[in-house]
Amino acid sequence: MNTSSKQSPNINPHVSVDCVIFGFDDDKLKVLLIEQAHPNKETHRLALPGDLVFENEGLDEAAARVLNELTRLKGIFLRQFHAFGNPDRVSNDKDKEWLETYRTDPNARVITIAYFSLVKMEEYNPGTGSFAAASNWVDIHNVPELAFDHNQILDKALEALREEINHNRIGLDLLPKKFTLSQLQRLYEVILDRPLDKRNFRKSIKKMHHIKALDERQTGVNHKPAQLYKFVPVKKIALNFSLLHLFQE
Amino acid sequence: MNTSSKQSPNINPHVSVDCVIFGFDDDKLKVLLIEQAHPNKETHRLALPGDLVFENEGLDEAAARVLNELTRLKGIFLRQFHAFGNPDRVSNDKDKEWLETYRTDPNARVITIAYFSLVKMEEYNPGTGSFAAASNWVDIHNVPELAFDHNQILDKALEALREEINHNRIGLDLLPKKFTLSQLQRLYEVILDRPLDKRNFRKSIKKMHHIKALDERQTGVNHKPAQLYKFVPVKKIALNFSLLHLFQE
DNA sequence: TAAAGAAGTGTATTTTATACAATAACTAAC
DNA sequence: GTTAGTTATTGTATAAAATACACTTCTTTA
Repeated sequence: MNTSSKQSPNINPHVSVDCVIFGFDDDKLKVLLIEQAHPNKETHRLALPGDLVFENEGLDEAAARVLNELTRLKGIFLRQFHAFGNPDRVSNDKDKEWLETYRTDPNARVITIAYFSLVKMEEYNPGTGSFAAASNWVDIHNVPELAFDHNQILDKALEALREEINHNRIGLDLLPKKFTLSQLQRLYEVILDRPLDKRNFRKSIKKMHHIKALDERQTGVNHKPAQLYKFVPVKKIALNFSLLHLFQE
Repeated sequence: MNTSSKQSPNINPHVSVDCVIFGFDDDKLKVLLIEQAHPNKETHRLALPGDLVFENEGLDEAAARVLNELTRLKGIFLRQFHAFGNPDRVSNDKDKEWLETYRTDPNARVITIAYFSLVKMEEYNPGTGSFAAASNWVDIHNVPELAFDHNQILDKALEALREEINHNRIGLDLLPKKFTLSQLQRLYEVILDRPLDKRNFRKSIKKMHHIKALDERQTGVNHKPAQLYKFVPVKKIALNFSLLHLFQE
């Protein structure tokens, strides 16, 4: 195995990043998948956005760059959750075909560092932008067989996401700046994949210092307008470093 | 430690594993550090046991192998907790000197996958065995400046360890097969670094199905002999895969 | 047999989680 | 303008979990 054969010298052929971007659309939890460039139609599959890292960039940095290159998404806080390095994680025939077509060093053993995030779907609609790769939001309950070991990575990401929300380390950027408690509740329900009691939910929200009622109400709805709420940051933290933690206990 | 002096061709120069082995000795929480092979005395430092992975081995596998090679420790369940890939994680002058002396590819950018475990110190006393590298148990409160970014890795490992114990995913192999509740409590106190109430602790132990009282008591102590307890596995899980999970909820 | 030393035990209080249903406010249709 | 439809909003009772707290028991050794 000649390690770094032909690739442009600043790419590390052994380390990649993969991004599991969950999208919330008021109703469903989806995941952002890209269509693999395809040697031929039959082997064409969906995959998580991911790619090799550059030699001179950090992992977090690489994840942000790759995500942006593949989907044009920007400014998303990505959280590393696991490294996948099984030597045969890429040994499926279809995977090999793809590697031989698109990688200068198709036999390099690649380990991948996986990241996840949760974003508001409407704001990042892959259908509207000029995306580098065709990308789609796919319902979490309806994910097909993905390339490489990406199904496994997705499963682990879901676990990590639920752990996050159970620690109330989530909430930013997923709702409009002014949101109703029903919207917030739906967010929790969709992620946890189970119904929550409305009264109990509201009780626990009141304990969170970072969610405050505004003096405004909803408009334009054909029912009783709900009160609007907003998030208030509790600590000043470098925003580019840890957005999710902003609203931590 | 001249283990990694001249690299063999099947080594991946870009990916390493590091192991944070916590040791419990009934009284203190320590971490296992090895003495770096030293180009000269002055730059000699302590480091976590770690090394580059082979091309054909999995990450978990590599961690177990490297740990064994450096410390002769075997059969320890290692849990991956984070990947560290900052491009300058290895840019300190002393680190560079070491790399130039002991690595065939000293300028390779290396990312490391970090693992941790918690073991019973007496059983793994690095002073007694024929260890490949000089290794020492160092009190967690008294760790000096380590090589590379190992202090940072250690900090993160401690976080991960405490999270584990808060989920009761710990307990195996840290105490004698037959242990007293006081011993178990000390284990928790040492890890959490705070005192626990004896009665409340025992109450919560009684709720755990995997800890059972034996018909035996302590002998050879000059005070009231304590009742002995044992762990009972709740699920049958492949032992070599996930020991820590054996006693999970 | 007294002293030392750790083992062992229970209750009251607070906090947190859960279960559960009626009324209020608004719009649209008639 | 009355009614039907739709979602918002609110409290209480119960159960479960976490916390605070102090004395007695058993064994060894002097």
